[in-house]
Amino acid sequence: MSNTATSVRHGHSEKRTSIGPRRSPQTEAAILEAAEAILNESGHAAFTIEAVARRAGAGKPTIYRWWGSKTALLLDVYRQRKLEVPNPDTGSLEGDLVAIIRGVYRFWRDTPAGAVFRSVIVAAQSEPEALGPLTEYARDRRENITGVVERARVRGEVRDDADPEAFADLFVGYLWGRLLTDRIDDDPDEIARAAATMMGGIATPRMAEPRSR
Amino acid sequence: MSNTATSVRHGHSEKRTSIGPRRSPQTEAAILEAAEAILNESGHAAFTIEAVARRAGAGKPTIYRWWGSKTALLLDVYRQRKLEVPNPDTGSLEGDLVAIIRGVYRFWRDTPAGAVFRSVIVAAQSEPEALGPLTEYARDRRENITGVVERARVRGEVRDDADPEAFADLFVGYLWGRLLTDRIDDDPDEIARAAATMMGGIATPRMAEPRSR
DNA sequence: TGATATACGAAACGTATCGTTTCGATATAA
DNA sequence: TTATATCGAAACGATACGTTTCGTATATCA
Repeated sequence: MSNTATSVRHGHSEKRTSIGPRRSPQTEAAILEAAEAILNESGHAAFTIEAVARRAGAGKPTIYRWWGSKTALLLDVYRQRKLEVPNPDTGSLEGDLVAIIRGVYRFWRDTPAGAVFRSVIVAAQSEPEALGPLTEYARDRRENITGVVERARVRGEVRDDADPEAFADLFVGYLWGRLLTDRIDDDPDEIARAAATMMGGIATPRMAEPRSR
Repeated sequence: MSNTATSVRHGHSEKRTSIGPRRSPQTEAAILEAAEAILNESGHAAFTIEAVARRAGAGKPTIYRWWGSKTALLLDVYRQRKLEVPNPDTGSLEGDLVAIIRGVYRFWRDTPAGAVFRSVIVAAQSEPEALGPLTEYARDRRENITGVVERARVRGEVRDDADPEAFADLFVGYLWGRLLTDRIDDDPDEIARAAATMMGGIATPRMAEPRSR
């Protein structure tokens, strides 16, 4: 009734030790797993090297040997997660945007990715070492969005004078703001309104420049 | 040539002590000033109670007596700064947006406000105590923007089916993303493109619903 | 088979900050 | 004059930092 949680080590219960003069994949996996779990369950403030070592059943020197710093470990955890972003093709740009927003929210909610990413943003505000990877990731995300926009452009959905880069910057900033203020519920109505606003803006259409077609 | 910086206490050089059985305004000001200066000069990681006490020439118990926690002190510093946001009326909505963006960037760059606000965002990711004030502030900023939009609506600049709330959420998220990725230079061209994208979106205008007028 | 090299986890180190407590000095208010 | 509440200084135990030392384990190579 109360002896299970404390006696069983999280995840793996085998005691590890050296497997010879080379890096142990089990130890590496256990450390990454423990780091991610701590970030996910207890947040950035609880993410200490001591806590990771305790939970992983590892020694602190082992962590410092392979990662060098807490930020390096965080960034490594982050790299394992950041690729699983959705990129559907619904046939319409607005549909794609809605699907992306909902997919990202779900990804952030249902996996440790949200907690990990928030920690990376936090780290980047203090550690220059983390700002580079963060801006690099932001650029990747924007390029992903500009790709979706270009795909829609050939379908005639995008205005000729549209600026996909500015649009992508707007889009990604919006998602981050939602994450950082803890507003990533799946509210289809709100998401639809956000996507519609991104698509059409708010200005009264000017019937000026006539377009080809 | 090298004796000025170390001998003179930052800002005020008078030694303070008790002024009787009531709170000392000088001590309060010195602590707030020291906290803001540390955030501005050395960032969130260097913002420790010990460092603030040292720089302010104050005792740690004095800080804990009046603020209770590091987060409380941070939020108090933040409250002193957050009101100085610009809200111009340029006559056009797009002009207002450009002016607001440039004004906020300048405010974040040229005062400690940017560093302080980044710290609040960071704190909100760990301390539930800070998430409330942050979301409250975000709501205030959005209401400010919806006000600007409503002002433009009566001038006929805004579509009838526009969603000012969604627009404001988009706008504020964009600014935060720029701050957190350290991209708040005054680049008039980029800012103009961002504002134009917010105004008109990117979609090909649909000539559907005929509008009044 | 045996020596070498390297990884592993455990333990302890000195340093720094945490939040708290104790203390003597100060100055207003009763 | 006396009571009261503030002030800064100093020290406390606790925690995490990054590092070092140590004994154990196991491939690789002579």
